[in-house]
Amino acid sequence: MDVLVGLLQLGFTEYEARAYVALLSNPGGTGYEVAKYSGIPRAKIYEVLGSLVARGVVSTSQSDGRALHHALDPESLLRRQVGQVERLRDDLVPVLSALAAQEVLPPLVTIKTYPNIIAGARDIVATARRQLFVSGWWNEVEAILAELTMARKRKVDTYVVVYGEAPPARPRWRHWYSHEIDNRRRISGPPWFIVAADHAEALIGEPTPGSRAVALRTRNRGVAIVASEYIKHDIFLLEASRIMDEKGINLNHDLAHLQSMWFGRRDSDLGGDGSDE
Amino acid sequence: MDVLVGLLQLGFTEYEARAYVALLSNPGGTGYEVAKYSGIPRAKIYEVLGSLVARGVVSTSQSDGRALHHALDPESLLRRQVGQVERLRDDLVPVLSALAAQEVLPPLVTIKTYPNIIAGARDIVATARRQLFVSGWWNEVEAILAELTMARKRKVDTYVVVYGEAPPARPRWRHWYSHEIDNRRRISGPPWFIVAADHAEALIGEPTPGSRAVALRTRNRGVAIVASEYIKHDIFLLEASRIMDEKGINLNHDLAHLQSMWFGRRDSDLGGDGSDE
DNA sequence: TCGTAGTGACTACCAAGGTAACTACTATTG
DNA sequence: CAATAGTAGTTACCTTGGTAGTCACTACGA
Repeated sequence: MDVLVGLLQLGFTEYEARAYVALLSNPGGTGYEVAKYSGIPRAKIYEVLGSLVARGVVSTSQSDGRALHHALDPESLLRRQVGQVERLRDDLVPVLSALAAQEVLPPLVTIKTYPNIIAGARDIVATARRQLFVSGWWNEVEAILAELTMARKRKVDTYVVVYGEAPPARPRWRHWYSHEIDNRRRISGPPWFIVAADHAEALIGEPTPGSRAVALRTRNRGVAIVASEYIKHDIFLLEASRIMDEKGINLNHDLAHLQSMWFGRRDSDLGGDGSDE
Repeated sequence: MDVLVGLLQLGFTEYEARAYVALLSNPGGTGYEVAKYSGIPRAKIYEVLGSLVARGVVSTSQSDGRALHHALDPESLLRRQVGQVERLRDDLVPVLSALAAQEVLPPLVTIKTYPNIIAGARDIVATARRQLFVSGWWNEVEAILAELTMARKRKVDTYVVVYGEAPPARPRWRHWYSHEIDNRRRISGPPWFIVAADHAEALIGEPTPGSRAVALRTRNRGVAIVASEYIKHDIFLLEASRIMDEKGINLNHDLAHLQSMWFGRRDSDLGGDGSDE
C-alpha cells in the first residue's frame, strides 16, 4: 500500500499527504524545508501546513524566532481516525436506524463489483446469530476470515467449505472442510461464493476478479434456506465420501457428528470456546 | 448530530447523503421517487445513485422492468467504515512508523484549537504505560473518559483531579479526587487541563471554549516531571485537608498566611471535601 | 551573490451543485 | 378520443469552490 494513497483515503489532499510524510522523516522543519523535501511549491506550503495544524496533524514549536513543524506520530494519527469513525458510528447508527423503514417483503438485491460482494459477506457474517454456512474459494474466504473468527467467538455455529488447493494459512476449526481441486477451472464456470446465516439471509456471489463480479443478496426466506441446505449437502457428501474411502460400510454411525447441522447444537458438540482442536 | 453532517464526514457528498437518507425511509424506490423524497434534481439522481451503488451503499433490484434501489442498513454501513479505517491503520502504521525519524531532543510543541487539545490528551492517555495524572474540569475530563477507562484496564495507575461542581456521571475510581468549586470563575484565569504520563510526556492546556485554546505538549523530561509532581502535590494537599477535617485538626489559622498564594488576601476554606473512594 | 524564508497574484482543472428543456410512457378524465 | 397530469429517465449547459501548479516579488543574513 502506497502511503500517499493511504493518506488520501484518510481525507488528506495530495499536498497534505506529502507534507506529512516529509515532516515524519525530517522532524522539526521550517516551512521552507518542508517544501524542499516534499516537492510542494513554496508558495503553497504555509497554506498546507496551516490546514494540517488546524486538523491537529502537525504542531508548531518556536526556536530562534523561527516556526518549526512537527508531525503527529502515525500511531496517534490513525488511532484518532479510528476513534473518530467509532464515535461517528455511536452517534449516527441510532438516529439512522430510527429513520429506516422496514421493507415489506425482502427484495432480491443485486450487488455489483468484487469489493462490495466481500463487504456484503462481511455484513452477513458479522450479524449472524446462531448458524453460519460459507462455501467458496480461498481468496474470498480469506477476505472474511476476521469476521468468521469473530462469529465463532460469539458461539455461532460456523461451517466453512473451501475449494481449491489447500491454503497455507488454513485455520484449524472443527467444521472446516476442503475440496482440494487443482485450480479454479476444475468445476464448471466461474468461481462462486456463498454465505448463508440463520436460515434468514444469504449471499450468492460470482466473485470474478474483473468488474463483472455480481452477487445476489437477500433475506428472502426461500433463497436463504436453499443456500444453507446446499452447503449442508455439500459438506455431508464430502464427509461421506471421505469416510467411505476409509472404510466402506455403515455410514450412518460415522456421520453422526454432522447431525448438528440440521438439528442444532447438541450437548456433546459443545466442545469449547471457539478454539476447537 | 445531524445525520447529513455525519454522512458528509464519512465522505458522502451532500446529494449522496440525502439520497441515502431518503432511501432508508422509503426503501425500494425508483430513481424518480428518490429524487422526489430527497429534493435532488432528477437530472442528477442517476449519477448519484450510481456512485452509491459503486460504493456498495445502495443496491438495486428488478421489479416489472423497473430498477428499484435499496439502502444498506446503517449498522452495516458504519461497521464497514470502521473496518475500513482499521484495515488502513494496520496497513499504514508500520510503513509510516518506519519512515519516521527520531527527534533529537523533544520539542516544546504548541497545539491549537480545543478539539486538537482533546485529541492530544487522548493520545497521551492511550499510550501511557505505568502512571497517569490528569487534572482539569469536568468537560475536558469527560471528553477523555473512554481513554482513561481503557488505561485503567491496562493496569495503568490513573490519578484524576476534577475541578468544578460534582458531575452527575462521575466514575467511582480509587484515585478520583474532586475539588468542588462553584464555577470556572473561582480560581483566577482561564480553565486548565493537564495530562502527564510516565514522567515522560505531558500536555498543559488552556481549553478556552473559543478559538483561543492553546496547549503545550512535550516529551521534555523536565516539563513532564513538573506536571506530574504538580498534580501529586495537589492530590496530597486535598487528602491531607480531608483527613484533618475528620480528625478535628484545623490549621486554617496557622496557615492563613499561605492562603494568599491562592486567594490574594481573602481567608476562606480550601474546597476539599473527601468525596473520593 | 547565494541560500533561506515568506507572500501575492495569477492560471488550470475538476468535482459537486444547480437549472432548463427534452423524450417517452401510462393513467385519468372531460 | 383527445387532452392532461404524473411517472421515468436523459442531454446539455452553467456556476462555484477547492486543489494543484506557476511566476514574480520582498527581505535577510553570511
